[in-house]
Amino acid sequence: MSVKQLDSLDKIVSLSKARGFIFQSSEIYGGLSAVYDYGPLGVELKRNIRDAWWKAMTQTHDNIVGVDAAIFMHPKVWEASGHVEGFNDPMIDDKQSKKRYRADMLIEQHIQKLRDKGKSDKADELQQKLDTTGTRKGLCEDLYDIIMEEEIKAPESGAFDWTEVRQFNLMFKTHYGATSKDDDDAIYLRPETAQGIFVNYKNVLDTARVQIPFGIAQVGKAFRNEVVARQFVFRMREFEQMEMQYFVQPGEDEKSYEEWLNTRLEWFKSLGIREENLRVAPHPDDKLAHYARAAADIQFNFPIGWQEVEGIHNRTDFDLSRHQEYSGKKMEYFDQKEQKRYIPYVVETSIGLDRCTLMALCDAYREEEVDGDSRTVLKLHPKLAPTKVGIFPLVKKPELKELAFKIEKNLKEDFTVLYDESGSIGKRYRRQDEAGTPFCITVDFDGLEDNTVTIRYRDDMEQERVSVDKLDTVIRNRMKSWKSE
RNA sequence: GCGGGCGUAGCUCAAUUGGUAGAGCGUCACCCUUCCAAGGUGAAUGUUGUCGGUUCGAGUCCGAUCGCCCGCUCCA
Repeated sequence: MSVKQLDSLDKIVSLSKARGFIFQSSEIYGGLSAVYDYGPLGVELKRNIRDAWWKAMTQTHDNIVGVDAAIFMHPKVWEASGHVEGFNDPMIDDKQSKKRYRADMLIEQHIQKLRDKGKSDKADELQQKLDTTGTRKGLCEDLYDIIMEEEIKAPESGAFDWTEVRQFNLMFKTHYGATSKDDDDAIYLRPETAQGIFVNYKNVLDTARVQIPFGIAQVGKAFRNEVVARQFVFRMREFEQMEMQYFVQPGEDEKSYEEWLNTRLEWFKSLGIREENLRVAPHPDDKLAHYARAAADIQFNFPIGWQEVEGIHNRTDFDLSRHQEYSGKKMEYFDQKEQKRYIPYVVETSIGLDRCTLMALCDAYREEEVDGDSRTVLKLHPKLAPTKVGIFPLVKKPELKELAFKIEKNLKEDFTVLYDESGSIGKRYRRQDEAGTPFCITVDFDGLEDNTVTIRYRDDMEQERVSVDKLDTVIRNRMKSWKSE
């Protein structure tokens, strides 16, 4: 049997639409860029992943609790977090090479060049100008003026043919209050869920009887006005994060960071993601986010290449210190054991739920040759499968239907099930293969005599004859012992 | 956002120099069918992405706009 591997996202996009996993948002109006909706199967798959994460983080750790913070937050939160500043890149395009640069970086490079040439007076003067951008006409205009005055050329093409400097604010802004019009009432849609945890850190500490080290977990939507949002649900403007912030004593952060990196990697394997498609990629120091001391990606081998699904960050005491500074509220923790007071360090695990869903689909997708026929199958971990059990009468005869209905009624208490009597039996199996349904039960005439049915397994298409009363046990055992291949 | 490519039924694609929009698959209904998609009959589905222009006549030519794909940048 030959198995074809996935070489582009197209097949996943097609399958997602055809089977009802994922649709483009507002499709009947021509679609909305980089926004997607989950259909009947997609919502189940996504929820199963979310539930697995929540269980792994909170239920199996007695020192991790959950919160569900609002998307709207006080605007000061984003000043404190550094997003107002750091998420605000002034960009300029070289019309010749079509390359885009950060305007302030261009000027800094130019200053460095001047220094290398020994023109430090000129360099200092420029640095002074760069430091005071925004005080003359405006941030973009001031940067543009410097580039024009100094005739800074594009690094790659050597051309001096720039567009204007434009600002790419990655945060969505909206107005708070029905009558508000001006920017005084501007409020942001959160660009990450983490801040909802930090601002509730004291509340949790005061109410949940937790002691350091402890964690706070949260699942929720975040919004980023990405310059380039593409590649299906991989990079969306509205997306869902599953984040956990782990608060530790300073000095314990590096050890905790290593532990969480490992714990999180194991979680992916527990979802049945094949090990060869997973890897850890540490961030080089010069590419760290403004809040991080150390960071690593857990990457998955997507058809579009190795890409980040989860980030583990050592955020130090950056966030809590900043919130202490901006809010004027003490963020210190009094450690009874150590008899000392400190602002905890934070290790963050941050995973994209939509990316994770896409990963599950990509990892599970197979096209197999079976006796000259092709079969498309999603070999999802049974616990992630949108439908667990398909139930069919072999043919549309009343006596077979009767037993099938009875089995459906019994199993639907514990599993998501689907009854189907249309088309040939083979066709019904294949339909469920595409949906990733791991088990199909078929009621035949033999079984009416001794109260047995056949159960057919998605992965190898093997069948077993099972007593009707043992069905739930068999399914449960199979789900537990399932391994990816 | 900028540059390039693309846009016809749910999907894959046809449609002669500009001259009546079609097929296969899928979906649905009925029939047939005792275990791996391709048996029979029938049905639904399109302002050819959208808007405008040229023309007697536009899926086809022109313009704008929207969306998708690839690259530049950033991240979950």
